[in-house]
This record gives sequence, C-alpha cells and structure tokens, in this order.
Amino acid sequence: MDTAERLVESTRELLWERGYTGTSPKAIQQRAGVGQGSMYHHFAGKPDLALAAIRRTAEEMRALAEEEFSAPGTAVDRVTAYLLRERDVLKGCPIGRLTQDPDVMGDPALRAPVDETLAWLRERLAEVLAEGRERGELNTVLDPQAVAATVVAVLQGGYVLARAADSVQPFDQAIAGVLGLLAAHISMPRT
Amino acid sequence: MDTAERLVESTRELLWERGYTGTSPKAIQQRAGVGQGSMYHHFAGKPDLALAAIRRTAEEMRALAEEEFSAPGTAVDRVTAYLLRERDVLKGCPIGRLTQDPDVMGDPALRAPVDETLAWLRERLAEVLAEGRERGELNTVLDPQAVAATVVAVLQGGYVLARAADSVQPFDQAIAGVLGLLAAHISMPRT
DNA sequence: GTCTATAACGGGATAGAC
DNA sequence: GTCTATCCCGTTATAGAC
Repeated sequence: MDTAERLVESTRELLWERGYTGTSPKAIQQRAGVGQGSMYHHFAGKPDLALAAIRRTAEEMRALAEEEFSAPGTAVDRVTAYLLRERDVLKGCPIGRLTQDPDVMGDPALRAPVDETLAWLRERLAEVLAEGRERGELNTVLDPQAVAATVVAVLQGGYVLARAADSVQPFDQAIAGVLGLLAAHISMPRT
Repeated sequence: MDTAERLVESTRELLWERGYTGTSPKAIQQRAGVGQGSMYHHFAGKPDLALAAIRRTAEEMRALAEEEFSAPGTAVDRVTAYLLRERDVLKGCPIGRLTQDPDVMGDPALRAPVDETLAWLRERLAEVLAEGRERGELNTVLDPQAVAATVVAVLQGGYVLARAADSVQPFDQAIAGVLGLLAAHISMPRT
C-alpha cells in the first residue's frame, strides 16, 4: 500500500472513530506512519483528505448494500437479509455519524457524499419494496418509500442506542421489532 | 438569569449544535456574555459544565416524553402522539448526538445521563406497549421491548436522515412508515 | 517525494489583581 | 465574583532543505 493509500485508510478509520472535528492531520500522519510534509505533498489539507476518505467509505457502503438488494429471494427476504447482516454495531455507521459534524455538513463538498449515500439507500430499498408489493408479497397499504425510510432509520437509530448502552442489545431489539411489525404485512407471492 | 445559569444554557445550546469536542470554553463564555475568570469560578472546567448541561437536557427530555406517555388514551394513541410530537428535526436529538462524541462516551460521568435517558425512554415505551397488549389493544405476537427499541431507533435514525438530506421529509417518512407497520397490529380494546 | 523547521492561531486552564 | 495576564500545548498549515 503506497503513501497516499495509507493516508486515506487512516483518515477513514479516524473519521469513523472520532469524527471530522475530532480528527487532526497529525493523528492521521501518525496512524499512517507518514511524515508531515509527505501528507501535504499528496493532499491539499484536511478537507481534501477527508473528501477522499468519505467518498471511498460511501462507495464501499453502497457496494455492500447492493449485494443484499440484488440477491435472489423475495423482496422481504432481501430487506431482512440487509437488516440482519453482520455489522460493527458499536462503532456505528461511518457515514451516518458524519451527519453530526457541523464542519462536514457545512461544507457542500464533504456533505454531498453523505447526503447521496443515505438518499440512495432509501431509494434502493423503496425499489425493492415496491417490487415486492407488485408481486403480491407485501401488503399494498404500505408506502414503499415510507417503509424504506423506516428501515434505514431503524439501523441508524439502532447504532445510537447501542453506543449509548455500550451493548448491541438495543440494536438487535430494534431490528427484531421492525421485523416483527413487518411480518403481519407479508403474504404469499402470486407465483 | 444569573451567571451560572447563563453558562449552563449556552453550553446546552452549543453541545446541541456542535457537540462536545466542537465546543470550546471560549465559545461558551462569549455566548453567555461571561468572562473567562467568571466561568472558572462557577465551574471546574469544560467537563464539569458539560455535565451540568447534559443533566439538565436529559431531565427536560424525560419530562417532555413522560407528558405524552402518561396522557389519557390507548397505548397506541400515546405512542403515536409521542412519535408525531412537534420536534426540531433538523437540529436532531441533543442527547442522541452525544453518542457520537468519543470524549463524552469515554467519560463515565458524562456518559451516564446519555445512557440512562435512552434506556429510560425504551423502558417507558415498553411499559406503555405492554399495557396496551394486556388491554387487548395490541397484537400479542409483538414484543413490547423490541417495538419500544424500534420506536426510539426510528426517531434517532430519522434525525440522521433529515440532517443528511437537510430536509424533514425523510424523518416524516420514517415516522409514517413505522405507524403504517404498526397499524396492522392494532385491535379494538376489550372494554 | 519526504524531512525538519517555523509560525499563527485556538483550546483549556491557572494566577493573581481588583 | 469578575477581570486581565499568562502559559503550555495541539491544530493546521507553509517553507525550504535534502
């Protein structure tokens, strides 16, 4: 892994652990094992590095989610698989957490990938749910967009509860709860 | 409002807007219109002031929530009223956001009120839902604790989505979604 | 490309005068 | 109780040597 690469990876980790405001260029350099001058040779500064890091994290997140969304199975199966996927719950969502950082949300360039990733997630989930509804797998009274927002919110909020409790339990309960609520709306698909 | 009071209020605002790491003693003093020495006379330092601020915010949050939980009406009515209560959505939850601050979560004293408040919220909601289940208002297949966690998570996650989008729409959708999912589980209470 | 100064600035707090 | 001065350190770079 070359220097620029190591810098981006260190930045990704630190943004996840400590957020943008809590992450200093010095900390990035130390974790990457890269000198001061070297960092400023490859990147214009902290915002530039953060942008590269956030973009990569966003891309990775979409790719991982799309794996579940485009898998075989019914719509509900795929949404369920996405909800039950293994996650680093206590670390939270590396994209969602940036939402709390005023310096990120105040910079249009840094904000864009955060906004787009979460919007894409909701859209994509809504598509999957709409597909399930068309196929008769899902109660037609449900609004796919609303349920999609709920699903993403349960995950994001589940992270918050888990971090507060320093336990995965409330996260798991929140997931179990929404799956339980969803169950009554599932029907056998017309084959 | 006296000096100590103004300091606490300013701290509460800044913690909400910028988080713990993003809030400096100087910023607190300026917003409160209080001098350096004055602040250190009334409080031992930043953590001490933050503790007072967080405790007050936590107390306020519980009091507001309890208003809805102990109101008249069915269990589902009260949970619905809580979910639909007017909120400063784009500012997010002043307690939930602290969850993302490693300096807060790393300090047991600062962390405690965050943990306790969110735990209390889930417990209290679970009690209301359990009551509704006993009265036959709610499908018995639902686990009150799980649904309670889901409800709190939808709110916390809804804030995240709203802040990312800089719009209340995804928040409102997430709430609408969970209410829609809940609807199928409601039955007429045995009177 | 990477290194070591250097620097302007803010964070977080202490000291002592008033 | 409040004010000003002072302090040390970390942040976020820039400059120029190697």
